[in-house]
Amino acid sequence: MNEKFLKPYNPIDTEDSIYKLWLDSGYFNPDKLPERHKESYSIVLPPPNVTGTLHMGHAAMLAIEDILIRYKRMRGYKTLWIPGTDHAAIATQSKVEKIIEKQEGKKRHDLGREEFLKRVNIFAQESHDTIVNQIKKMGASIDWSREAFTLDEKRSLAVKTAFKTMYDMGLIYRGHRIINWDPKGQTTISDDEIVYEERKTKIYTFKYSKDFPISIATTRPETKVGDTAVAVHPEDIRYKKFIGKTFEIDFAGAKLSIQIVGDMAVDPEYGTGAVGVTPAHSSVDSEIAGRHSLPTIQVINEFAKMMSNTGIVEGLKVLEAREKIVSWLKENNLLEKEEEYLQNISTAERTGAVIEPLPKLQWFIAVNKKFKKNGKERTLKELMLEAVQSKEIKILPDQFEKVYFNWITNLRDWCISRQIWYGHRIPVWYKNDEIYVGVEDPSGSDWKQDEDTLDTWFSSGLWTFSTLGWPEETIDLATFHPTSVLETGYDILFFWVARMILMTGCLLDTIPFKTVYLHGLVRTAKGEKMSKSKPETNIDPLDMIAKYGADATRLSLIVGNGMGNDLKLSEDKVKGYKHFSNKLWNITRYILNSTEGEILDENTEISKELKDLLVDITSDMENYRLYLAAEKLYHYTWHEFADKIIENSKKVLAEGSDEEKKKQKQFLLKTLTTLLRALHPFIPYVTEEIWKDMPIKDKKLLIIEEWAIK
RNA sequence: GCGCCCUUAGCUCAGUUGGUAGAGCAACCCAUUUACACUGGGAAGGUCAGGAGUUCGAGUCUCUUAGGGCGCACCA
Repeated sequence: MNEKFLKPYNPIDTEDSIYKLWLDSGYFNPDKLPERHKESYSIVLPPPNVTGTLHMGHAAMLAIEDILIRYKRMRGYKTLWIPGTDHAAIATQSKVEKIIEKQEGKKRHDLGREEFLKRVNIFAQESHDTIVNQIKKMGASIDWSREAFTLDEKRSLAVKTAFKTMYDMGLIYRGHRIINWDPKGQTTISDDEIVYEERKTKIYTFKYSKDFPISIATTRPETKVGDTAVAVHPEDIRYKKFIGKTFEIDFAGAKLSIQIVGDMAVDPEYGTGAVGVTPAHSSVDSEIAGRHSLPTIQVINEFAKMMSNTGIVEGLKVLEAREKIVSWLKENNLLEKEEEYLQNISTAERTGAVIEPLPKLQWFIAVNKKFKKNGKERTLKELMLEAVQSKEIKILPDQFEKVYFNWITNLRDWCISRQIWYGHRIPVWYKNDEIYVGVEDPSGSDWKQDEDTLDTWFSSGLWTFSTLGWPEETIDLATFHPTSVLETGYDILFFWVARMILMTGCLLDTIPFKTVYLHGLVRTAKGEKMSKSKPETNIDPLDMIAKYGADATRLSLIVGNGMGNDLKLSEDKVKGYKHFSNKLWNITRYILNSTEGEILDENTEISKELKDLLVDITSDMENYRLYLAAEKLYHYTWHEFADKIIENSKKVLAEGSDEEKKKQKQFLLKTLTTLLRALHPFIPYVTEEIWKDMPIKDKKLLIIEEWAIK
């Protein structure tokens, strides 16, 4: 017996050398798998953001995907798992901005676009290297030869091609809209990048002037200097007589021309039954304005300050302006009521700034516009609905299908332009009144490229096929697309999963993946969100791997975690699963010690109980019940195989006839090797290490051996 | 406001098509120079949140009440 079994199992000594063994074998690459691997099975890794390091959530994702891939590889599939990273435009840029500001006291404009991007690229590269190392440490059997980055050359070509194609289809357009402006990040953001915070504010009921006939209410008095109408319900008997009239008003030094309009969007039961319409600073009001051809007057600028047309509040920040308008209303006896009000305020996910709705010229993807492809006419929204309704794409756990439909129904045009520097520059050039949209730069001089970059989710939306070589018609694309499974966190169902379905349907006329498997969040033992700002609650994957091994870390993230559920993780749980690796190690020590000289006869039968178990867990694997399969194998290995079968074997091996002894030895070897095959996807390192010493003829690496049953 | 999920042993959670409740951890008793103290054996622990219904039979299906979590929308 190999002397290594005399000591307890030490993952640190083992894992790096085993990973190297796998890398050298080439088996992570489907092209290098042996002949028997035919049918393709593919997963693209949700690319981690190059904003720093991986957390436990990433570790869970890697564990789940690696289990799926290893399982399918052993079952004879031609498995491809593609690694990559995401440039994460706003997230990365704001992170680097913070660092530069802290270290040098400079802003990005002090450095200039070129120099700033150089700095971001350096940061992104370092971050990338860290992430790649972490992915390897987890034991991920992922094909490094196909690694991709959302901002590399091939992906840039895909992005430009996608933009150009969708522009030509009429699905990408440039327009003036009320967008979500982040005054801190100095950029637009999409509806999904908003987080709502409940805050106590006040709601003020007032009249514009003494002569004005209708009272209105608002939580934002400062925007009222930009009002151009008051909307009432068309059938409201109180106000009906005023509809169509226009009032000229001096409001806090601003000259307002307020038209009374009748609009069905107004609820006569709510508040005063009348709405002051501010077309420039509210998307709802903008829609009302559109229906009545009302003028739009912008009164707040990109820095959340009042503009020059705002009378007494000119130049003030919005909150200061609010106070000043309120005192003006009081002084002029126009304020009728002031009440406490609980409101959901929109803030930017990345910077935390309060969103300022502003009218701006931006690029959008039209989700409600019909387009024709292959004789079918439909909208992108319909395309997204149909892909899931038709069961072409299955979302697991299935309650998320409802959540998905709910989101699609409320979907508005997607704003894809961002006023930041880090990302894919919009492939549009302007010259006088001419516009050029193209994959190649325009020829001729004086063309000026659009300053903006694309929303990071635009490039992520192409991920399943841009990683496979699109727009070129590659063999990979033909072989591995649509991908088999998309495994990701439920928190990015809308951001990413939905956008991939949109992009793939629109550009390739197919689906990006057949199954979506959504995992939950990894939380602290108390159920809080893990946060780097609270190191005492934050468990780091690399720490866990260093202390207990990657196998233990993987198991702790799988067992007890039902599909789509959040997982409460404590260090003790990881520690507990280290004991399991060691148990397996000791089982092996005992068996090798007592079967010295034997070579496994592959025809030896395993027990009926184990056969039944294997059938059962194979069904679990096929149905993504990894947590059950892992737990059942754990239980069988420890409490059946070790506690009962091995204990009982001791008597036979001591007192039985030669024939009984031989039979018992073969049985032990067969059971152990079978369990190693079944356990390998879950705990690849320790099983591969033990496999080296199994007395088997024509032995291959365990990673490409057959799964425990056929 | 609309929608989704959760409530099962002290704790964390399983329980796949309905067939009289399971695991891990903790606690308790016992054993042990044992392949393994990263051990083994044993015992204890639950009117499955409350109520009603469907059924021969409900943790599981339906309705309902309460508590908790989450998503989306509104936000005059």
